[in-house]
Amino acid sequence: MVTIREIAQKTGYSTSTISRVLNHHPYVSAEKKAKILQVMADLDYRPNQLAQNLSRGASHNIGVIIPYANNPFFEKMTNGIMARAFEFGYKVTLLPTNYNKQVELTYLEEFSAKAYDGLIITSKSNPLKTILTYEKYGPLIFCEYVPEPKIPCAYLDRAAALTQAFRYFRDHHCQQIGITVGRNEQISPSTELTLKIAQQELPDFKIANVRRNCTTEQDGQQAAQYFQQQPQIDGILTNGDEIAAGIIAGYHHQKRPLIVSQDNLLIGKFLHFSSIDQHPERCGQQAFDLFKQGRQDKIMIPHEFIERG
Amino acid sequence: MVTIREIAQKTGYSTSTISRVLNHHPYVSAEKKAKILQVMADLDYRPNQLAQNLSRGASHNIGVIIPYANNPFFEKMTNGIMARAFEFGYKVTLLPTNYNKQVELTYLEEFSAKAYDGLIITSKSNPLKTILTYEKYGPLIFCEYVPEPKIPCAYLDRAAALTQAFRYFRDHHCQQIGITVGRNEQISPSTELTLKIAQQELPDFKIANVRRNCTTEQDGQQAAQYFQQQPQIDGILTNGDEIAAGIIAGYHHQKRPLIVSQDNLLIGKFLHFSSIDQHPERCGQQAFDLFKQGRQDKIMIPHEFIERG
DNA sequence: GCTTGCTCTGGGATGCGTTTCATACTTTAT
DNA sequence: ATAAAGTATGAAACGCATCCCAGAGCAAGC
Repeated sequence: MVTIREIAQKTGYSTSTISRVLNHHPYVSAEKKAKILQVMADLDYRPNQLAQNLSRGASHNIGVIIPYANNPFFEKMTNGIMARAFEFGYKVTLLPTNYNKQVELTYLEEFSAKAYDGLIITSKSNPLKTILTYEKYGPLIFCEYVPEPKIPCAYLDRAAALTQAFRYFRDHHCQQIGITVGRNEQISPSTELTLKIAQQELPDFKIANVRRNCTTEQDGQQAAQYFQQQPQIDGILTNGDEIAAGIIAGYHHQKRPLIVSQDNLLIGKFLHFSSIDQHPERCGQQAFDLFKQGRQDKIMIPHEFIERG
Repeated sequence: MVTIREIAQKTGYSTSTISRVLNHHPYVSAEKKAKILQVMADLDYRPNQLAQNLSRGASHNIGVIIPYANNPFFEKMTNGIMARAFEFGYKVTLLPTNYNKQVELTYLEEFSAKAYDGLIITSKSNPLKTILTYEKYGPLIFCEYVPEPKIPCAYLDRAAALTQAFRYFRDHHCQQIGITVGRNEQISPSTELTLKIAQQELPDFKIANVRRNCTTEQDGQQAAQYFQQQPQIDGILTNGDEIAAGIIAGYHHQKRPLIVSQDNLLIGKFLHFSSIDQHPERCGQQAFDLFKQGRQDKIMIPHEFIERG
């Protein structure tokens, strides 16, 4: 590997001067600059990024904690982050946790070891308090609302979105509403919020109408089986378009309930169900901007209700 | 930041010994090891990864060149890579090119500057020859077939898949076949192959039946408009499920042609069109394994034909 | 008793840019 | 003419962990 010292030797100048050329510092005579660039080209020199990273104490690399890599919602979110990161020359490392606390801690440890210049957390597995102990190592940005002041976050107005969904059912005179939610283990903040709003908005909310642990189309089909046992269910809020599709498949040719989903993928258009688009890609973009600009704001991303069917 | 030197100072041992503990080298007395670990814990020490990277000359980070981040095919592929990378403690950096040669060169330059321990190229923008000049800087692994010996690649048997698709049309007595393909600018190897196989397999292949530059559902709809002007077209091969969906939407309530698509997403199941699943996620996994094991093999991933409708 | 071979430890070089500080030469301002 | 400000350059320290090499202590083998 050609090093800066070799360039110094061949040109007869010091490493400082070479470094100055490399970093476009002023105060290098045009003549020397030209010669140095020439020698660099001749020797096919490229600065070792690992050395630069150490020297600068930064790597231009940000980590993005996500639960699953193959989930449309988080894919959209990471696409938003990546689009912005690309513009500013940052590298993005995706860090999937599968909602495993230990795995998430590993990533946080890497962060504290300077592996990432910043960490965007799209969905957390450990308690907020635990995660915030890592704030001293660098900027943490959340993609969900965190009450702590001074902690930047770009968040979806889930409460408003859910409220609108439930009112939509009410306005369409639905009797009872089935609800599917994701991971079961520890009740997630997202699930918690869903149930809270449901209780507020639905006159006779029944916990029995909540189907947990739904993440795939299969789960949706099974949920449909379950919901069909209670024929008074004529409205279903799902936690994703794939689940919604599964439900429709599960209802087969029965008259199916009114469905509101939450991803707004293409399939919703074809299967004619309504969907809440929370614009996760915008959320990701904003999160990156918060990082880049070092702001500590809290930014709300408005949702969009796509009515269909 | 606590450094290894501080630990050395506090414990009274040398940095060598601290480093040995850090790296689980043998030949450290149990007593010293215990004390060192104790002091490390007390001072909340964590080894600086940037320093480790420089020192080791590697970063446990691999780059993955993809054309688009938001494309189901490449998302599956990167998911395969990430799944394996995760197992082995590698970080994955996604490098989207949008098929921009210059952007791809930037990534290759970063690679030559040691930013990545290896580079997986899922789809290339520059000529193979250009890319291979970077092979001297570290392992390059391709996710498409490259004829060069000693260059590892995990590739999809696209020729076989396409052949099967065209024979499927023939077996169903299709008169004429419409074809949609992706990027137009430079004819891509993928498009080239599609046309080549079409010529081989279709008795009266017409170049006019090829619709270029299709990447979105919208494009599919427009393609449908176009194909409808030639009513003898009763079979369509699309380059993705979203395009297939668009075509179905575009044909509206007309009797639609037989459709074979190439992603096997959920939507194909609901819109009842056939799809070739090329298992890009397996391809990604294999590509990572090739990198990890330093093998130079060429691995073919068999496709699967999902017949529907 | 002496060689051979482990086990254990530290000094110091190494990886490779970046940056501070000191120095010296020019200009410009007064 | 002289202080002040700007331009140009190099020596050397710095960032932080890794690792080669030398050397010491100690046990087994002949």
